[in-house]
Amino acid sequence: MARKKKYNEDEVIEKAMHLFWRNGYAATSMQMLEKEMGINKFSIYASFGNKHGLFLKSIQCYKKQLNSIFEAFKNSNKGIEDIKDFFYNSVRICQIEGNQKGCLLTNTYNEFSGIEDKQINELMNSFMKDLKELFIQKLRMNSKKDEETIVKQANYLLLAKHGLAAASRVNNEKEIEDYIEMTFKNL
Amino acid sequence: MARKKKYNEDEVIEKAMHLFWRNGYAATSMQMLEKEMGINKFSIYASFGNKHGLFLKSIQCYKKQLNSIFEAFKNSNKGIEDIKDFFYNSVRICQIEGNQKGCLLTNTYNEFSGIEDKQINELMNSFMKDLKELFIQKLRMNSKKDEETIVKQANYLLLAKHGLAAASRVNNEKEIEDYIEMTFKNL
DNA sequence: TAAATAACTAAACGGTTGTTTAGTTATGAG
DNA sequence: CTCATAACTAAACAACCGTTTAGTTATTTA
Repeated sequence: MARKKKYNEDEVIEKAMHLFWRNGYAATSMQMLEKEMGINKFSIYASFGNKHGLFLKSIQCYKKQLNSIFEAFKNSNKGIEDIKDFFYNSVRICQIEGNQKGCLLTNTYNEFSGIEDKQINELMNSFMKDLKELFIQKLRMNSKKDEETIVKQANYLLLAKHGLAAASRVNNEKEIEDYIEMTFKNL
Repeated sequence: MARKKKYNEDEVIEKAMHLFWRNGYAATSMQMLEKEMGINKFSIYASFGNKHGLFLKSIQCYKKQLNSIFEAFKNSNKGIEDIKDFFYNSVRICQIEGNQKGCLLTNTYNEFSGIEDKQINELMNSFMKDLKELFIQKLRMNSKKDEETIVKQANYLLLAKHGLAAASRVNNEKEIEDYIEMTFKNL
C-alpha cells in the first residue's frame, strides 16, 4: 500500500533507552532524543505516542535486556549462590559501553519517588515485587531458615540492590566485588 | 541607606531545599520555587544568583542540618556502634514531615551521575570522601581488624548508604531496622 | 503505470523554561 | 523632611519544551 519505515523500532528504542539511562527522564529532551535516535520527531510520535510513552517503552526494552540474566536466574537451583550471580550479572549489564549510569530501573525509582506517576509506579512496584518473590524462593532453597528470616533477608537484598546500582558506577572492579561479597557474607 | 529584606535568606533556602529534595533538580522549576519560597523571582536571583546557585545553597543547607548528627557522630567513641547510630539518625532525618524523599545528597548523586557538573561532582565527592574517612576511623576503634578489611568495610558502608536512602522511603519501621541490622551484622 | 497511502521533512504551535529589565515602593542615613 | 538606595512587583525576554500540522516523497498494489 505505502512506504515502509526506514528505521527499526526496536533499534531506535534501544538508543532512546541509553539516553534516558544516562540523563534520566526529566533531563532528556525530545531534541536530544531526535538526534540520538536518528529519526524525525514526527516519527517518534508516530511510533511511540509521546515522550512518556517512549520512556515506558525504553524501560520495557531495558527489562527485556535484563530478561536474559533473569531467565538464567529463574532456571537455576543453587539458592543464595544464584542471587549472588544475579547481582554480579546485574552490575555487568550496568557497565556496558564503559558507562557508569547505574541501573535504569533503580534510577527511575529514585527519580520518580517524590513524583506521582501511576504508570511508572505500577511498573516499578511490580518489578520489585517479582524480584522479592524470586529472592524468597531462592532463600528457601538453602538450609533450615525460618520464614521470618527469609522475608527479612529478601527485604535486605531488595534494598541492597540500590547500593549495587551505586557500586556499578564505581570504576573499580575490586570495590564492586567487595560490596557484593560483604552483602552476602551473613545470609 | 535603604530598605531591609522582608525575607530571611536562611528560611527561604530551607523551603527551596525541601522542594529540590522532593522533586529533584531538573523537575523543579523557578515558578515552583517562587511559590514555595514565597518570594519574587527577582529576589531569588538577587540572593542566590541563579537556579544552579540556589541548588548548591540548598545542598549546603541540607548538609548543615546533617551537621548536628555529624557532630555527635564525630565526638563519640563507640566505633561501629556510632556508625549504626549515624545510619539510624540519617534515616530519621530523611523522614521528617512524613516524607519519603530519601537522602538529598544520595538523590543528587544519582541524578547527576551521568551529567557533567563540576561543582556538584566536587561537592558530592568531597562529602563521600569525608564520610569514608570517618567510617575508617570508627572501624579502627573496634578490635583487631587489619587495614585491608577496614577499607573494604568502609567502602561497603558507603555504598550501603544508597540502600539506606531507599529504605528511608519505605513506610515500614521494621523493614528499615531490619536493613540496618543486616548491614551491620557482619562487620 | 496510476492511484492510494503511509512515512517522511520541516516549520510552527502554544506553553514553559531560566533569566533580565524597567518601574515602583519602602526605608535607611543625613 | 528629604533624598539616595536597595528591595520590591510585574512584565517581558529569548530559548527551549513537548507536541502537532501541513505539505512532500516514496513505495506498494492493483
